[in-house]
Amino acid sequence: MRRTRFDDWPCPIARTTDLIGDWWTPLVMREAFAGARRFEEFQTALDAPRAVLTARLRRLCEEGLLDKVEYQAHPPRYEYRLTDKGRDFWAVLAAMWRWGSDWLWADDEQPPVVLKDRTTGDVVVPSVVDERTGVPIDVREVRVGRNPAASPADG
Amino acid sequence: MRRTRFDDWPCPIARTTDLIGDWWTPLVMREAFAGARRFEEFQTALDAPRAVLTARLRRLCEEGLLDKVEYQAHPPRYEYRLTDKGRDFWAVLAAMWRWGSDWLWADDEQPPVVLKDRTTGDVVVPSVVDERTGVPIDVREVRVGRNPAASPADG
DNA sequence: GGACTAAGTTCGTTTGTTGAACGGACTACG
DNA sequence: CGTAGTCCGTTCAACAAACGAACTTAGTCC
Repeated sequence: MRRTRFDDWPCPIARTTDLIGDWWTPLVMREAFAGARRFEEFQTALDAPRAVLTARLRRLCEEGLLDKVEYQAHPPRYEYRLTDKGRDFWAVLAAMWRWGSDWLWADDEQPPVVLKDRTTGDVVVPSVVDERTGVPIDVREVRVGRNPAASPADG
Repeated sequence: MRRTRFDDWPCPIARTTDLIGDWWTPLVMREAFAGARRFEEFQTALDAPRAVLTARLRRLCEEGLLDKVEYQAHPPRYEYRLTDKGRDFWAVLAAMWRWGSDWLWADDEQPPVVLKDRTTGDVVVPSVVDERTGVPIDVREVRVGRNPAASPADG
């Protein structure tokens, strides 16, 4: 049986899940943000099976989050660079970072790592807010509604 | 071979990936936020294989994102309710919502759904910012650093 | 009694993941 | 020149997970 595909569902969460609801994929992106470019960098950092890593990198290229660029011709060698689409994906990882830091360590422990501003050194704490008001989003105050700008066929 | 576990890695993204880097799991949470409580509600909304849904709900209960509550005794029937931990997870889904809406539709299309404030009806657009400054986080201005508050064993 | 409901479990098949080994095309060293 | 090492994968067999469909259990309704 083939896995159910979500990439054509009319829901942004479903489509995103189709892409990253997968072992390794978010971690591959994490490494890309951490500066990884080459196959071996990803592989040694994650210790992921090479076949799986090959498949994940290919998928991320196909979807346009990474770009496979030849950096030498003989022998042909490629590196994987973040695209704008991939770079924007940082927001999702940052939200995961925040939630994981808040909830996935025991009460008497703390995550060994934090995010810091590269220049000032200040600790950065990701927070998900409403862009217009700047206020954190309360789930109970939000509902899913029709997008008036969408074409009728989609609704 | 068993799947690699990430739940003891010293990285918030890795641990979060272990939980939701999975088919169906983010969608189960989406349905929970949309108001689903009972097994059949999740099942008909998602059309997921029942055995898979059983496993996902059990995992989410074990991890403390959902709470399984008996709502009648004869016959025994249960419903799944969001915990505080689960409710807080909304931030991650909101970030996925935003990124998916921005990047996973063709140029000439738009997602059929948007988030709206339940009382005012205003469109809500999730954005990931630095909690302290309120400014969107620029990946290139951020690095991973040691958490000075963590116990030495973790670092 | 028979149909129906909710919440799963069981089943055989298909697909994906894993670690280890292998490959090809080059470079560096002695 | 021969050997070792690097980089980026592919191939393999074993195993785990996902799939849809059918079945189970414990009750209610007519």
